Amino acid sequence: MSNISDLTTHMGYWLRLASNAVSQEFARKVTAEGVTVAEWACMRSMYDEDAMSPSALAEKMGMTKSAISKLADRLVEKSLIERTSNPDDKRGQSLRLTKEGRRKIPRLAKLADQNDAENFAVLTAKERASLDRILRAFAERHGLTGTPID
Amino acid sequence: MSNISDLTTHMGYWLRLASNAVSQEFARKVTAEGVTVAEWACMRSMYDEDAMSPSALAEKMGMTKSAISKLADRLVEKSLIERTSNPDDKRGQSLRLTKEGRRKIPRLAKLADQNDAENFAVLTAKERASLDRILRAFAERHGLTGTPID
DNA sequence: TCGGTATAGTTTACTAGTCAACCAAAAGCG
DNA sequence: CGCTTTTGGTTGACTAGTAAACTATACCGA
Repeated sequence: MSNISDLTTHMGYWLRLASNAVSQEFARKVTAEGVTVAEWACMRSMYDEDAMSPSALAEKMGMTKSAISKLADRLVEKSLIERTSNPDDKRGQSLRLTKEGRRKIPRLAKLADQNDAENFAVLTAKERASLDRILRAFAERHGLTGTPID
Repeated sequence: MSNISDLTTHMGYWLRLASNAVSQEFARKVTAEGVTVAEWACMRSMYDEDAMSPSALAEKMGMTKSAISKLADRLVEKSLIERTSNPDDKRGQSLRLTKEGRRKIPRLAKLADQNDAENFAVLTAKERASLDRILRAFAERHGLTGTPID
């Protein structure tokens, strides 16, 4: 036995392994609906608002404004959101879901629900409750926020 | 309140949030030592072997051989591993850590240990034990394997 | 009111992976 | 033996993010 600890002795390893499995499966599901995970997260972030500025979105999603700029391009290209320039501040712009984008959301949300349910079905109800509690505590005590994409 | 569930109601969300926090912090640490997380994982995977073929490595790390090809390029460039072509099968090659690569490992392993300890210090011993148990159960019941990088 | 600073968003260069097409060598087989 | 298939690895096109440089507009203070 070497004095160098194995990768698998780290909790971070198992956390990442599980997280990747869930995310990859979700990516597969939404791909079938023609959007990426980041695109879904973006759409979902906008759902409760009428319109949002790119920078507000960047803040909310924990991405750089550069990433949002490109993400918005793709969503506009797919006619899921629209970009309008702000009349009273010519620098700014407003992003809002199109009718089609808004229409797509319930279906995607259902996939998200399904994905969670399916993936965590291997755990007992007790384990799930415990995991949920611990992960939330972890996030809270670390002051974590934002939407994790990558 | 909308009928569309919030992202944060999903366990997958919290899992990803936590996983990203741990990984990003680790990335920061190893960057200071001049390697990326993938490079570290690769080196660690080779540590217990004398030599490995790229395809064996790809299998072990759960990456495509294309990715390994490029990853190996970078590590050779940094003189952390060396590539030798196999005399009895001219297609194959052997990858092995260089002396320098091998020398670097204990330091990186210490960073990995530290990172885990630091990040999960916000949890109580009981919570940590519970989390560990649940995550391992999750992985096992899903038949997960490989080294998660991204 | 003009000049510097701050803010909003885009662009460019780079990173690091995938997938698919490819090339070379080895193995299997009629 | 020689032809087809399989295997090992590389390459090229693409994806999706970051960081830093840049552009344009707005704001603020002497």
